[in-house]
Order: sequence, then C-alpha cells, then structure tokens
Amino acid sequence: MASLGELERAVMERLWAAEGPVAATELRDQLADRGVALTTVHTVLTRLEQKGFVRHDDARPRRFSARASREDHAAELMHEVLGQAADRQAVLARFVGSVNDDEARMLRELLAGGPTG
Amino acid sequence: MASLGELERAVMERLWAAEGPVAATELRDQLADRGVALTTVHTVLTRLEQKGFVRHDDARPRRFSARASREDHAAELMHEVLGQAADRQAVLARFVGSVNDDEARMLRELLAGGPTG
DNA sequence: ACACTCTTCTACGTGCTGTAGAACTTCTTC
DNA sequence: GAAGAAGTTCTACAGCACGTAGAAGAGTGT
Repeated sequence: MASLGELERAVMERLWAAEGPVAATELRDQLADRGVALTTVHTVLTRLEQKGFVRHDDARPRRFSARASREDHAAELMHEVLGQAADRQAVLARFVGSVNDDEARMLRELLAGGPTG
Repeated sequence: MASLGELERAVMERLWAAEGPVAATELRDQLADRGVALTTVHTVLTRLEQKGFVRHDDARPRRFSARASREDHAAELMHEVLGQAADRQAVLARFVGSVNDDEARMLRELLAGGPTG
C-alpha cells in the first residue's frame, strides 16, 4: 500500500473536499498557508497520479480530481489492514470490541440490511 | 502514526509469530534468507522500540517482544484510519458494504453481545 | 508574434530505513 | 580474575521517498 506524505495528504484533502475537479492554481491558493510554489503542487499531483490516487482531464488548464472518495479510500485502507492479518476474525473482534456506542449502533444498523445470516 | 519499513515489518512478523520473547540472535537466524547481520537486527529492534512497537526485558541476552499482538495492532490501525475520516458513518458503511458474508456474520455476532441500543 | 499561463523536466536537501563496522559491556571458563 | 566469546550500543553511510522549486518547453489569447 502506498502511503502519503504530509503535502500529498494535504492535497488529497483539498481534492476530497472539492465539489468537482480542481485546477492546480486553485490548489496552490488553497495551500497558501504553506506558501508552496505552483510547480511544487504540480510535482505532487504528478506523484499522486503515479500512485493512482488522482487523475486529470484533458482540458487546458488541467483539472485534477481524486479517483476515490475520502470514505472509499478510508474503507479500502481498513480492508487492506484487515487483509494483512492472518486471523481476520480476531482483528474484527478487537476492532468491534473498541468501537464506541455510536459506532456500534451504526454498524448494527448497517449489518441489519445485509444478507440474512 | 508511525509506519513500518520492509525489514521492520519482517521483524514484527517474527515477534508476533513467536510464542514468547525472542533473542536478537534468534531473529537473525529466522531472517537468514535476508542475510542480515546481527547488528542490523539490533538497529531495527532499537528503532522499533523507539516507535513503541517493541520492548525488551532485562535478561542478558535481551529478549524482545511485541507490545501489542498482531491482531491488536491491526485493529488499532483500523481505528486510526476510521478516526482520520470526518464522516465515520460513511466509512463504516463502505467498509461493511464490502466485507464478505463470513465477516458480516461474525460482525453481527460480535455486536449482538454489546451494549443494548 | 509576443507575452502570459500552464505543464513537464530536472535537481537538490532532508529524513527514514537498511545496512553494518567499531567500540564498548557482560558473560563464561579456566 | 583474566582472556576470550557473546551481546549491545554507537556511529556512519547509501538509497529512496517526499518537499521543494527553477528552467525549459508547450499552449493560449490578442
């Protein structure tokens, strides 16, 4: 699993927060607090594309967007972590054992709609 | 969250697979396929201790052990990922939506014993 | 065509990880 | 308890990922 650096994550956060595709200049403006140059943003975007997290359209200024939603990404990561372990049941048991009440309720509801078991 | 390198992960795997505490020499032998030197193993162990994954006893050859079980570690990671997302419910929904039937059944059973909601 | 904007290429510093020799400490054995 | 063996810590370095961005090239508008 490819993990993300500090700036890479920041860029992904903006892309996830955005309604639609975003131009590099916009991202640079949104990251103004960091004072990054436009070329830096481009470099990061290129690397994120290579990692499969981002894609861009053919328009001219290019517009970038995240390939997966923030939630899909997180869920995928959770599955990756789960998949790495030999004993998935044990992991799930510990995971469920330490979710808070709200999350437990959510999970119950989500599971209620699933296949009858 | 501190992530692990290739060799660091390999060492953790051995510690997790071990019944009890393990000496550095044992680990080197178990990693014989990599041909790592004993000092390399020690360096990695020291770094894993600094990251909080490993501890050692006072015995003389030191014996090293993982602080958390493999399952606890995985469950922790899953919680970290979940915690990072703003919309936890959405993440859980996607996560649950892509678990297989066995896992779903298991989750239901685990949740059934929890707090009455 | 010329200037402006955008994109790609190239490069470098820093920190993390893999790697291990050198030096130091502790244990064993006689 | 001295010498050698075994174990531990210190120090160092190479490679790579990431943050950073200038230079150069490509596209656009007037």
